[in-house]
Amino acid sequence: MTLDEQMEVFLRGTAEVISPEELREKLRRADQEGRPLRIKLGVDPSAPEIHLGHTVPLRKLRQLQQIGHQIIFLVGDFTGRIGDPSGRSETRKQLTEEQMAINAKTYTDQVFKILDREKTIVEYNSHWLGALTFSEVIQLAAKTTVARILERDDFATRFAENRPIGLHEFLYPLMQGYDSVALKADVELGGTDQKFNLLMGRQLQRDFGLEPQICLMLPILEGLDGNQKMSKSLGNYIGIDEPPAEMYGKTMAIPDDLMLKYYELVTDVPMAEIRSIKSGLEKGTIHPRDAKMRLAREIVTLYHGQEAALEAEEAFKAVFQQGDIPDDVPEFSLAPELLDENGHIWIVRLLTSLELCASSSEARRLIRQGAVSIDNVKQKDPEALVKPHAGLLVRVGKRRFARLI
RNA sequence: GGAGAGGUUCCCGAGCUGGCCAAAGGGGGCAGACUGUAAAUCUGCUGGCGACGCCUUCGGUGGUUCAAAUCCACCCCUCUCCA
Repeated sequence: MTLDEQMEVFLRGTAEVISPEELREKLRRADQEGRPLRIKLGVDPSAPEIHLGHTVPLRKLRQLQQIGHQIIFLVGDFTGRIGDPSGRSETRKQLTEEQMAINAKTYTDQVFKILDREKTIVEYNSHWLGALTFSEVIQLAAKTTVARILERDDFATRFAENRPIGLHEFLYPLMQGYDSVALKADVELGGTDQKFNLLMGRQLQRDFGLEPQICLMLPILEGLDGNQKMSKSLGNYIGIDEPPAEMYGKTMAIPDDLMLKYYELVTDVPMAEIRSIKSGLEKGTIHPRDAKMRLAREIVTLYHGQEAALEAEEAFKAVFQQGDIPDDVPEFSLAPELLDENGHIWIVRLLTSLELCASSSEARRLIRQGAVSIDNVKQKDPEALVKPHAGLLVRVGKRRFARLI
C-alpha cells in the first residue's frame, strides 16, 4: 500500500488531524523500519452498552487494523472512575471499582464485534495509573498549569459561571495524556470533544522524551434526538446489541438531517453512493423515507446480518405503515389474585401489571389521553373493568404492546 | 479562619411579608392530531395512591405554629470576596 493510500484511510471521515504532515512523516518512517504504528483509543466504560456513537472511532480502528497497524484498545478503568469531564457542564459521579470491572468486561466483549480480537492489544490504565505514587502524581501535575487546563472549554465555561470544578477533574487530562506516554502511542483517536486531552498526550510525551502522538479527531455522532451527542444517559442511543427490530425502528426515528452523517460514519456504504443519495434527496428523486429505510437496513445488517435486517424492515412496514401488530409482542400472564370475583381486572391494574405503565397515575393519564387500546378498541374510561382472555392485546401509544397468554 | 450569596419537583428556574403550593414559567419527556413512527406545527399531560379525597416532596436534623418550601437553631454542600 502506498503512502498516499494509507493517508487516505487515515484521513477519511476525520474532523481534524494534528497534524497530517507529521502523520505522513511517521508513516514514512514506520514503513522504512517495517513496523506498524501504535494506535490508541481510550474508552471510559462508564456505561456497559456500546452504541453507534462508540462505533465511529471503533470502525476507524478496524480500518487501520486492516491496513496493518497495531491497535491498542485502552480500557480506562482507572480514569473512568473519575469520569471524563469533556463536554460536561457538571461533575460526573464517580464509579466504584466493581462497577467499572463489570462494565469493562461487557464493553470489551462488544468491541470485538467490530475489531479483530487477534490483532488487538487490550490494556487497562489502572495498571500504570494505579501504581503511581503521590509524589509522581505531583510531578506529573507540575508539567502543566492551571491556566492551561482552564483553557479547556468546558472548564472555562464552568469557571466563568461560578460552577464547581473538582480538582480531580483537573487531573483527568493529565491521566489520559500519561496513558499515551505509558503506551508510547503514535496516534491517538478520539472525538472532537477529546481535543484537549489528546493534545495533553502530545505535550506529556514530549516532556517524557517521546515523540509526540498524532491526534486523530472524529466527528461526534448525534443521537436520536438529533441534537445531543449519542449517549446512554440521555437515552438517545442505538445499542449494537439491540434486537434488529429495535435497531431498525430507532434508526427510522432519527431526524432526516442526520441521515447522511449516519451513512458516512456508521455504515460501509461507499462514499460515491452516499453522494448520489445526497443529490437524490436534494433533487427530490429519492424519498427521504426510502433513504432512511436503506440506512436502517445497512445498520441492522452490520450487527445482525442481512436476513435479520430484511425481517426487521418487513415488520416495520407491517406495524407502522399498515398498522399491524408486531410479531414479537411481549407476552405476559396475569396473576389470578389481580382478578375480582367476576374474573375482571381493573384496566389501570392491567396496564401496570403488564409493565406498560410505570404507575397507576400514568396509566390513568394515558387512558384519558386516548393512548390505550385493548383488542384494538380504544379505552377512554380509567375505571373500566376488563375481562381478560388468552391473546388479549393491550396497546399503549404507538409502540408499547403486550399480549396475555 | 472572616464576610456575603445560594441549595426547590427529571433539568433550568420562580416562590421564601407563613395557609389559596404537589409548588409559576421554560426545557425535556410522554400522549393525541397531522405525517413518512421523521422534522415543523397545534393540543393535552407530566410525584404517588382503587383517587373530586389521602400520602410523601422544596439540602439534613430539630424547633416555633392550628398550619412551614416559606420563620428560628444547628449541621452538610456549592459559589464569591477577604485572609
